[in-house]
Amino acid sequence: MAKDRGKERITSLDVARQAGVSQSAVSRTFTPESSVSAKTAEKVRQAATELGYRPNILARSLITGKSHIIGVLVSYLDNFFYPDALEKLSNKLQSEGYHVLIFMAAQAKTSRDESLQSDNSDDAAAIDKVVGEILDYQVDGIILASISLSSTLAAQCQAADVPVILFNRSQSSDYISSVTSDNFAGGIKVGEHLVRTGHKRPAYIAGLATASTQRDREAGFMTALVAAKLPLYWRGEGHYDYDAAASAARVMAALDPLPDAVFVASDHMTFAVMDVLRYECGLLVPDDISVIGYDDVLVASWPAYNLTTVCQPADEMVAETVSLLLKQIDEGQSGVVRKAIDGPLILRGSCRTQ
Amino acid sequence: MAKDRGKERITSLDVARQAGVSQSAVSRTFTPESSVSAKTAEKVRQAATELGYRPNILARSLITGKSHIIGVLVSYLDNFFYPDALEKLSNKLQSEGYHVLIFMAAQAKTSRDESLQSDNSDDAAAIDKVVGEILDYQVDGIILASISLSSTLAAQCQAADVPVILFNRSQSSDYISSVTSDNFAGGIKVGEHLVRTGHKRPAYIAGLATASTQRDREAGFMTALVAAKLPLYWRGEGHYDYDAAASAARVMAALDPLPDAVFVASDHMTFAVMDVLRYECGLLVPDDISVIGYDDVLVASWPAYNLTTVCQPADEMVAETVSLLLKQIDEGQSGVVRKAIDGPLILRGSCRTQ
DNA sequence: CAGGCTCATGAATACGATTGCAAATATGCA
DNA sequence: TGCATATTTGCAATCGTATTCATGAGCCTG
Repeated sequence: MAKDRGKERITSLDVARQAGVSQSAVSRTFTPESSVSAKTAEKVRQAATELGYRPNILARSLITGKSHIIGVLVSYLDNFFYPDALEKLSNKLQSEGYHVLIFMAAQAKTSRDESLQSDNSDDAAAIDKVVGEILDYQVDGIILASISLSSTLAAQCQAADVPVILFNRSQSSDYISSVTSDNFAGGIKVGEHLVRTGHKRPAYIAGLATASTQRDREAGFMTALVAAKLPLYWRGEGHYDYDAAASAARVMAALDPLPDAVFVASDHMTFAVMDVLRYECGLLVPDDISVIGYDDVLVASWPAYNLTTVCQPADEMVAETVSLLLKQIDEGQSGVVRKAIDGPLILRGSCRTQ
Repeated sequence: MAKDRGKERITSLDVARQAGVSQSAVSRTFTPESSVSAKTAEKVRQAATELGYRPNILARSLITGKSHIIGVLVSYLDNFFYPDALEKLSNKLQSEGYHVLIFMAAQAKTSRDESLQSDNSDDAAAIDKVVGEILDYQVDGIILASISLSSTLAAQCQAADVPVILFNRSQSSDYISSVTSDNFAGGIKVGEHLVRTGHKRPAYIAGLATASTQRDREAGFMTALVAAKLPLYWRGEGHYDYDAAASAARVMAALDPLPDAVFVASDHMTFAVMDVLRYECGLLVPDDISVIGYDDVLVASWPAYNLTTVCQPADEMVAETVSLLLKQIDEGQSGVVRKAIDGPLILRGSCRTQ
């Protein structure tokens, strides 16, 4: 009755003995599509619950070569888009029978702050190290959220035959599949909207220079402006960071004349920009200046910001990412796919409409 | 040269052959505190990098009985406290050589909405199911964030000899360790502050009724009010949900006279309350009504809300959780520990100070 | 009822590592 | 140099499960 030590693991062999069958029978009972008679399956199941037996997934993985684990590497979670995406990713994968082993790229906050301005070469080294750790766990696939991969690591994943998908970032240099929103198209939408609504002095606050999302959004935006022969009035950099964006906003607010509109490359930065404009400079949005963001995170819809922004359809992006990943897992690396999902411009109150 | 199929896994045996040593030598090279001569270790390491070998952690876990995986179960991530805590947890565990297998309790958003009002018995069943899945992965420990555990499952974890720690929730009925902020003390601080600053008609908007954090915060708050012989003017329920809190705020705003202060059981709900008060009712905070929240999430410090709130020290809570968990892993279940970490009341602009 | 067939069963092996044990080699000291 | 001791090294067993293979039982059909 007294359990001396909780050390006693219950194995399939224990269940087999209890049920009076072979260990194979136990295994088959817990393996779908295996041939077991209903009778023995019942005996086994009963013995299993009596003993509190649960199959050891690690041992199973060793044999089958499939761990049903997906490694997810995220650089940071303070941009609200990522917790949301992570939650959806996890749920989706969970419902497909996979599970998420999560890794953070930025070990310490400081390292990220430092890397804002740097060429993040040591950042890249850190990421390579972490991806190595992920591979050690024999994951069936890897999802990198807003992170790029060195060519050598990409090759290594290829060699290990584990598919990699970039989420919300793309990489043209190497042959890695990616799922993003259509950032170029989104940028165009913003530019065209500002033109259409008669803005004359558009400004832009950029995200992290190394990020494909930043480049594409800006490129789209500029394309629309150029098409309308409207010059960019001012450009600042916010590195996808709240504080950096606030600094940029302060510089911008000192301009005379003030820009009459600013497109900020992410909602998260946009909150900083609006906070500075309103509470430090006493400006009104959109009366004094129109503001448009990108992502459509939940907070953007809150009345405090009521932000006009481009929607990144997280649900579709996640669905696409998961289906693409599972396809590559099942059928092997089937060429690189770059999916860009279109999202609408959500009109709210932060941008005047005429 | 041409790799027919990427199927070829590289094992320690391959490395052994390449290096001209035994397979054991390879293993020892990658096992700290093993006795290998520097010379062979070097040969092995070289062969390993040549072949691109990485030890299979799953196989290792099978033998050692330690997976170095911690299962983390989170109910939802839309309250910003949790992404932050999760990031810190993951980083901390990563630095200790562990990794996080993440699980979501709420499969679909809808199920959560439904469960707001329900006795969440099917919610509990879902959680039990997920905890079962976690156990299947032979995790070394489990962290439950804002989730409670059925007694049967608690017993099952005990039996499986895997330590469980409740993060930001406690459970007196069963013998499970927990780490929370000192919610009772926090509630008292809020109550005393409102009394001290001369508020006369305090209101309270409660969180999820089943949550220990809700109960403790309210109990502390009421204790302070009772001590000052100040009756609670009004009480509403927000279930830790933005929309529900907004509804409660609408009811509250219709009161005549209006409460002169409201304590909201979480920052996340407080944002909803402030949005309703300001943008639907045209009220001023704190001129018309003081507002105090709980958690001190990042957004609370943004000028748009500038929220007076009780700080939940996430860093300390995480540090305590991890050290407690690792201790229980190393030394076996060493009795139940319930840690409540004190956090200060952060004075900002949402509550008048005289 | 015999023969052929399907289907369930158990024995044995494999997955990729760790580790106790014993043999082999290196080291220390007189 | 010789012997005792310390350190490496390889062999083999092991972790818990999946899976092949051969065998036996059961079923149907003519």
